[in-house]
Amino acid sequence: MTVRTRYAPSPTGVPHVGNIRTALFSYLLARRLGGQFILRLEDTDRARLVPDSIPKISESLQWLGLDYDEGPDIGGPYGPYTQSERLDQYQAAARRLIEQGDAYDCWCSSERLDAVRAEHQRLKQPPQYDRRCREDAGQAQAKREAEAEGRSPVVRFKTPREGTVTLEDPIHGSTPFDVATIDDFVMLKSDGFPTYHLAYIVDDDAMKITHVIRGDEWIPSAPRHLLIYGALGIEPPVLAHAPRILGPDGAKLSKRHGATSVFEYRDEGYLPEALFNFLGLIGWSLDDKTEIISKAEFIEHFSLERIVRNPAIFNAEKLQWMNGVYIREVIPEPDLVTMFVDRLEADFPPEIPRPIDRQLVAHVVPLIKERVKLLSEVPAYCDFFFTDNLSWSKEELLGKAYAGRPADAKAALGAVATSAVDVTWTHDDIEAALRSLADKLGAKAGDLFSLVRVAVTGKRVTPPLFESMEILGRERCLERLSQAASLVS
RNA sequence: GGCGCCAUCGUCUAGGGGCCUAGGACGCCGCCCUUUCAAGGCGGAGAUCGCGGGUUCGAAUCCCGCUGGCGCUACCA
Repeated sequence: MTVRTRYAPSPTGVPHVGNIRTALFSYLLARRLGGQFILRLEDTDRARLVPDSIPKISESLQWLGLDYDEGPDIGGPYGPYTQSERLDQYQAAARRLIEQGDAYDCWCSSERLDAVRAEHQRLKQPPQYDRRCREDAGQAQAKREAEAEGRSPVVRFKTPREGTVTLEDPIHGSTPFDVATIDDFVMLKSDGFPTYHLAYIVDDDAMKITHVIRGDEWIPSAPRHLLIYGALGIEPPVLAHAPRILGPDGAKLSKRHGATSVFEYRDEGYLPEALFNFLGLIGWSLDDKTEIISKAEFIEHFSLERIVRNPAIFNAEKLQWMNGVYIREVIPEPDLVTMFVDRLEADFPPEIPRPIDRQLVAHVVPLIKERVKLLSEVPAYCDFFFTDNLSWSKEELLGKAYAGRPADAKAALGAVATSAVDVTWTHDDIEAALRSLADKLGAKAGDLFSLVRVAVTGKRVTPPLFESMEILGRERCLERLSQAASLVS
């Protein structure tokens, strides 16, 4: 039997990093075992539906590199892959369960349900449905009331009053549950839509899903699911409950903790490869030391059994470090050039002419790749290559070394320009020339370099000076030197 | 209230009875390198393995209890 896993989010927004990690695990498992990974939309809650989140979900998956084999947008042999288009199947399953005596119509109003729940709570009893409609008499009465008010029924599962069901989970082992603590939960809502419990089971069965990986908040619901599988005569898939990802304060990861959606990470300049690596190592590890691991290696080694049980706090600093590793060590330079070009095109102010010179970027990449951790830092690091419109201030130019000595600074700048005229324009020769010039001027090399750095780049923090000057070219450097000189006087 | 899950450095984790005076990584601190910023190299601090009982010659590892954190207890997923 071929392994099939799925990611089945409800379209309520852009996927969350915490949530999408279960997709990543599902993807890895499918690829590891040579099966299929599919996307399905669980849009059965019309109240929470956010329509434009649907393309965002597929875009998030694609961006992260979680390519799926079947899905709402690409189809597949078991479609449709959107639950709102499969209503007849859930209704048929519910009908069948009613006919079998495993479910029943419940006509109770939500007002009554609330009252029952409140009463149970007041008496410190478990807040369960009181099963009024489970009995013919109660049901008949409730039905009369409901019809008078024009209400439709829900379908509830007729949970056995006693017994045990046992969840066998590859991550958690086996957990027995006493069925008596489970109430008669709703499977089909009065609007004809199923609840999660019914819908996912019917779909997974129809779509031949073999392994379900979901958050461990589902463990308490698992016995209900086991009961439905049993009543429907379905062999349950492997149910694996992965720990969740928490914010720094131990609370569920949310907006308060900073970036949470996949798009936010993309926009801040994280690389999908790095985020993939990072997420894959939360709750799963290869061994005691592997930190940088490719998708191919993940696929080669992934297993459910090595997923840990405890929840993890999202360590944003480590992700940033890892992103830096990808930029400076993992991504091949030509690919990096493309990423930088795209970033610059998008982020540079409109004054800087487009298109961005790819050749120039290719020269710049080696200089800055080891000093940026995020793509978003790239423009500020190299804008002076792409515009001659520098905006230094006199104070910045003089810096600490030349503060109060503008005349000396001007003289130094002039001398640099003079010696630059006939030096061979390579970074080594430029450096040699400036060092001996510093000597001649009786200045500390570092002080002179700083002055030149600001004059040529407009900033105090830059890529290596001489390499930058080489790339900039003699003419542009001379021009900037003279502009700077006239500014300090 | 009921039911359940979880528990190793601040964080992510390795570990599955002796290899553990607990290893790696991020972060932090110091030194080195150095034209700024990074990167890199070296070193350091940091966990009585939540607590208490067992079992065992021996426990971070197995068992029980407790505590703590979290989750579920919806016509949400």
